[in-house]
Amino acid sequence: MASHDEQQAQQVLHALVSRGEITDPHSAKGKLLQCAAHLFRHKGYERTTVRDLASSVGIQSGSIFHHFKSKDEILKAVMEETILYNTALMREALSHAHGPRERLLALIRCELQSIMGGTGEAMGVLVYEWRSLSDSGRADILKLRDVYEQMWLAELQAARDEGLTPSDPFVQRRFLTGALSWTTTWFKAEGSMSLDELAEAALALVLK
Amino acid sequence: MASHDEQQAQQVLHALVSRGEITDPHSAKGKLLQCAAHLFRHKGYERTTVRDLASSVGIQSGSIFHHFKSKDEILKAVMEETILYNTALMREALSHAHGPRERLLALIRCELQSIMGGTGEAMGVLVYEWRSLSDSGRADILKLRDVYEQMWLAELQAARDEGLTPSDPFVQRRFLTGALSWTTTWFKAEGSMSLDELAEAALALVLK
DNA sequence: TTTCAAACCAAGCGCTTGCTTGGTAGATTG
DNA sequence: CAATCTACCAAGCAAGCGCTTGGTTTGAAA
Repeated sequence: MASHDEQQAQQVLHALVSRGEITDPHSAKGKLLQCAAHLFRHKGYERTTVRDLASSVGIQSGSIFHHFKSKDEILKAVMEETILYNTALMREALSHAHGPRERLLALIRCELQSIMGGTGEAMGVLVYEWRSLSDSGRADILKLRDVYEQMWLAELQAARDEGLTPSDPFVQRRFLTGALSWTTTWFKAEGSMSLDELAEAALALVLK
Repeated sequence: MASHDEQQAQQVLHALVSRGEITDPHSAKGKLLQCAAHLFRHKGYERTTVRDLASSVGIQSGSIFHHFKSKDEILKAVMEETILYNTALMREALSHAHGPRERLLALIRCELQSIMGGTGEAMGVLVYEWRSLSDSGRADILKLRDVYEQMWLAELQAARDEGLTPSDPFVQRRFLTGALSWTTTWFKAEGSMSLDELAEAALALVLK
């Protein structure tokens, strides 16, 4: 039943895990991170206690600190692994897309799938729990985000060079960031609109 | 130095205050609400303690509970007054705008001014602190939000009826909600782009 | 069979949290 | 001038918080 997209996502994930860049989601630590993403997204970082997190993975609250030094480190790990994973997914998607329109659409679909799919909760954490991250954590995540954003800007600039869009790529990207991340609050894949249709509608925002 | 927009905002504010619908910002309670909006926006509701709030208005922490029954009631009040104020501002703006394009632009400028201007912090609270509100509070605010959103949908539908935009008004509004609210994280009025230019760029997202 | 590290538990410490209490200074009113 | 009311203070309580500690289980390697 796995779609082509899901297969590639699995491959990208496996490659990152074996390279040691992100935690294996099947490990104890990996499950902890998944639960953390879920709780942080739905209750917020501050409202989620280490006791909540511990009981949702079925261990004692103190045992968490065998895997992480602090609660803040958990938040940082969720964000870091999410951005690394999604950057890799985008790179993979771009390698099969040609022409500015297709490449932009590929990025949009990629980001929407991240937001809506398996890592959607973690993506939400990345966007909405920014303030809760410590200063040092913020600096590290920012570097990773710059890489991610640069990929977007390059494609938007390419689209502009071909006259597909009139506006400033920076402004376009920022409008898109807001519009796409907000979809998590209202879009349901089971509804009348498919994710591909949503991606096309989003593409129409920036192309004339 | 007050612009025409600011004058009308003052008039709308005064009308609401004298009708008792929102708290006078010059009163002790009003200042408390303003400080709360500021702190909630920048530190988040959970991270803001009643002691933080009290010291930022120069009173003891316990004294807050003379004005509000609970911390949650403060959050609710910030949201309620903000949405009431901005609904009134939009109604006022629409009363001077004619034709679908101008009316849509008026709404966009209105929302951007709310986000960027004096009540910007409170608007941010309304968007990003939703989860922290109690269930009963959420239900009350939702009713007020429906009124606000209905105004948007009516104008987007009117634009569609005239063939100005191809897509579903619901989807358009949701894209706009995300794109506009996100501007608070990156747009600076002192930068190279004016707020009016930003509004035009946002309008271009939904009009073809 | 022994060794040893990783994973976890049970208990609780020190601190902060939202909120309560009982009381007071100062303006307003009959 | 007494009575009332609004706005506040000083002190602290009970609960919940992140995190620590010392010890136990477990499973694979030697």
